Amino acid sequence: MKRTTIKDVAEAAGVGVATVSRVLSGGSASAETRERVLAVAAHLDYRPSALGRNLRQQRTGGIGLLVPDLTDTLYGRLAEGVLACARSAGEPVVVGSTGDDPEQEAELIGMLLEQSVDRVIAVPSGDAEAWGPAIRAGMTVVFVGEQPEEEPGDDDPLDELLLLDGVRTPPKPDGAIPTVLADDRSGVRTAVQYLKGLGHRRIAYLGGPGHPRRVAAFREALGELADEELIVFAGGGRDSAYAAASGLLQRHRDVTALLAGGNRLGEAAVLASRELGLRIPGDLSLVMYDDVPWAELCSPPLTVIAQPGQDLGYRAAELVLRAGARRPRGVLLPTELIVRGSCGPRP
Amino acid sequence: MKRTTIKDVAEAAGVGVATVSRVLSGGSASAETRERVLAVAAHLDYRPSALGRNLRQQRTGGIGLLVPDLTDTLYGRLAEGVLACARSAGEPVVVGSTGDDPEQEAELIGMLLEQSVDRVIAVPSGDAEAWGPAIRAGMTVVFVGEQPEEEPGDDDPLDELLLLDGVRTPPKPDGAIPTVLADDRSGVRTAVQYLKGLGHRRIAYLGGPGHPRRVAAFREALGELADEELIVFAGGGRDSAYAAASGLLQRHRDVTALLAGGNRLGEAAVLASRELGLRIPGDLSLVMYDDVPWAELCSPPLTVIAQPGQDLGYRAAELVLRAGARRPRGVLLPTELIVRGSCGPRP
DNA sequence: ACTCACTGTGGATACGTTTTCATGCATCTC
DNA sequence: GAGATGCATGAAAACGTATCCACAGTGAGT
Repeated sequence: MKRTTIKDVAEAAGVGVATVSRVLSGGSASAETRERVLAVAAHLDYRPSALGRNLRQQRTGGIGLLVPDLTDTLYGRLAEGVLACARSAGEPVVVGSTGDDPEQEAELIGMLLEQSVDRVIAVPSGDAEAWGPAIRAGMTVVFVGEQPEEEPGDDDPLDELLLLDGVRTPPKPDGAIPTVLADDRSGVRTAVQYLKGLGHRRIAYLGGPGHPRRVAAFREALGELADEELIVFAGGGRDSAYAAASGLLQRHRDVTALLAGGNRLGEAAVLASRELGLRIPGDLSLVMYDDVPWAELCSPPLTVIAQPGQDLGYRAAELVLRAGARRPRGVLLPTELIVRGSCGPRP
Repeated sequence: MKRTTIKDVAEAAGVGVATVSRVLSGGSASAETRERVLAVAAHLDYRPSALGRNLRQQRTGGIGLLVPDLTDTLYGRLAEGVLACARSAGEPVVVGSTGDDPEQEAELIGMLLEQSVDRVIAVPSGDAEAWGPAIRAGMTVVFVGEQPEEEPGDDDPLDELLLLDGVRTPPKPDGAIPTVLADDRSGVRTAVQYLKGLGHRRIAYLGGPGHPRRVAAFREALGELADEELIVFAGGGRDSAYAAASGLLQRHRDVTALLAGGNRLGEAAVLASRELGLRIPGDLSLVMYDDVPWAELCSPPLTVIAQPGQDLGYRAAELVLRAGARRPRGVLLPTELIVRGSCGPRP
């Protein structure tokens, strides 16, 4: 089963291969030749081999996508966004799931490198160092939803981001990787203020791996009400999340409101509070990060901080596809507090 | 930024390129040469270019994955399964989202063809005909979770599937495409019998696009209780599902039990019944296809038919990677009825 | 000692494409 | 009419790899 090559088309059309290539790539050719070549190509059902082309032009053209876990609705949405943009550009997308494990992430980066995939969108799991090989190899990298940990001492890079209204920051310094983020700071602040307004004073934060910006925003928004004891972190797994939630609620019975920094954490919080006999929102007010479909089905329906998952992916894809051009250092997308029924006044 | 090629390694090691290729591909070479070549390769941080290799061997090696929608938890799990298996085989995975649209599916198939991706796992959306070009081009295709519609008159292909216990079916006829399925028939039958046992007589089915086997099983399991009026279908969208659910429940107030053939449909059913003031399970018993995380968080927790999403993907990947070998015509994975709180006795 | 088999090795080739370069032909300009 | 200009075209090179084939060297068997 030999595939039809450009040579076959050239032969059948009685022209040289160069002409065929030109016709198909939109180069110049006489109307007559163009027509004949196209007809023959269609008749032979010819498809140019991406392999040959890529080898010739030294780039795969595809784009790589690395997310922690496709099972998570947020990353599913993000992936859909990337795929949508990639499809409109006709680019294939190679997807890898890192499981939030820096080691797997590094392995996948190596795989993409090997495939000569030169454009990558990633929700980074490891530290910035892991991406050294990638950028050194000339990859165009865009981070989304998360930033790799840097050495401390950096000022908050958020301040320099391109805001939605299109304000351009100064040309990005060498090595800075464009990042598409949801406006965590604003989201968390809004939620915390909402809870404060309901009279809550003992507000806890339940976080997972990553998302340092959410935690920072939480501390900041809480101000003097902040209590490090009420900020706990779980690992990546579902069990770990449940254990953390349950432990937190048992240790600190005076907690009247909880902000869950992810839908996995929110799920754990709901289960744990049920298990402990805490009524939502009677005994405990709950705000969850990520507006997942079940938030509305939950009982009571959950008040959430929604991030535009699909947009995050789409914008990241746009960014990574705008290869040579001067690209903004980042994009910040708005979050939204969607009030449902999981928060009430302080009991 | 030139990448280091096999030629560089050969030069630096003082050997021919052929030798380097052999060493790296596990061919024969003297211990001394092998060691030197490996050392040099490591020192130069050499990575063989997949482009060159693929072009040479006329295959990309990667595997393609086509699902209707990554946002759906089931397909997210399925994708994770595929990725897990692919990673252990060191194969990249190109993912496409068809949106349940045969046209997009065909387009994506074309893209994979162009990329010389010669192994594809797909949840088919269109009819079998759409896959003609793919198999004609020599692609190894495995379907998962769904079968493309065939001309009527075929007997149920399920009967010939390889069951979990390893019974091998007769060698597959030419053109038959291996398929990995969840045992819908058994799942639906169990659920229907469970509902019957609770006294329900007017049992409705709410389906989406595809999954004809579930519907058939539903009719079969219901026997003389079956009523075509109570079998309704929605389109792919969320709105369509809600409209179908709401319409069904309004038109037929005597329905006391509902089987939702997918988690999107289940979601719609919950919302619609709430809207109509129907209490679950007081007025309406609900069984939903797919055990999604929120099924347990719903109020009441939903009784579901669970399919092993991740396994489906993993098995499909195994199948598609076992290229040359004689492959079974299909794999059937068990489903499980998980009883929670959304079903009660007939009111 | 001669052949034979075998092993390690490197040169050359092919994979399918894009792109550069040179060639031929027609048209335009002075 | 001669030179210049432009355009369509095809031959050939290059991308990085795997593999075929030939060649040299070695050891064993006769």
